[in-house]
Amino acid sequence: MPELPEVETTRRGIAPWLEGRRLLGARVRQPRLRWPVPADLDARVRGRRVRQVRRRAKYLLLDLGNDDWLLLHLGMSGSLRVLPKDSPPGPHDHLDLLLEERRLLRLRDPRRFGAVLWWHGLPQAHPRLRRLGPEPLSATFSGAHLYGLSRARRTPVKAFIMDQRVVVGIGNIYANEALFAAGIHPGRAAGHIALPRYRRLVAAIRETLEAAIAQGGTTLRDFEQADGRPGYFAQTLRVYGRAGRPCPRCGTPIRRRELGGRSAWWCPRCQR
DNA sequence: ACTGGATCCTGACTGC
DNA sequence: TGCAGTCAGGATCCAG
Repeated sequence: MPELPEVETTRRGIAPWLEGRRLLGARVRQPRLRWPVPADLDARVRGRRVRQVRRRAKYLLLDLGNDDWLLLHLGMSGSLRVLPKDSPPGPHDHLDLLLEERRLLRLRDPRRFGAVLWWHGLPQAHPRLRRLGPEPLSATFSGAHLYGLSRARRTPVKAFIMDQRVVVGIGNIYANEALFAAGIHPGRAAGHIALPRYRRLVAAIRETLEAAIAQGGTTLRDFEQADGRPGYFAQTLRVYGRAGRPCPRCGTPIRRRELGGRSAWWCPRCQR
């Protein structure tokens, strides 16, 4: 999926078209996503003004006022684009939100792991958001936080930092890249990493995510920014998807192995 | 509580 | 050209 940098890039791209504007309606072509899209979405959103487009973890939150929220998740293959009102939909264009100024916000999601959820109340009280860990770019995320949560955990550190209850926003690309930047082997038991190394890891996570946001995220195949451009961080990837190719730091061939059901890539010399 | 595995879905790619 | 197998940016649920 879109990980934090791709979701944040999307938020920044769509916000100017939504904030302070009204929604004129919704067209749902395929309601069967991760969870069913509300059947009455069109009636619910029509005429509602979007106060703000926020992001929590990998969720986009449209603040419609009166404690009503529309939550969007892009799953593995989702993207959102702002298009002219009469653009013909493709086979995986499941939802349009009709905007002012003859525009629409279109959700495309070939694998349909994404979600469109309605919520009334505080967003942090939503069942899907309630148990989320800290934002990695916030001050509450620290080496001490990772260290404290990881004691006695035997799970590989890569799976540990991809657990959204530990810290949000990190998926398979940025977990691999941040661990390379920190010099930590992805298979190392989370509970066997000392505090100074977790401090390094936190710095590496922040630097990696911020650099990726600056490049508009990573496009492997599906991801598009709101204006249709790809993200350009793919050319900056140092280990992800690079099995057998030389480590950019020492030249040793990058290795790949399945870890916790996901592919891990690392340099056997630089990462311990 | 923690861990690993299966699961949802479609498309791209590889090898025969 | 076709077909089978593998893999893919996520997150939940279940069994042990």
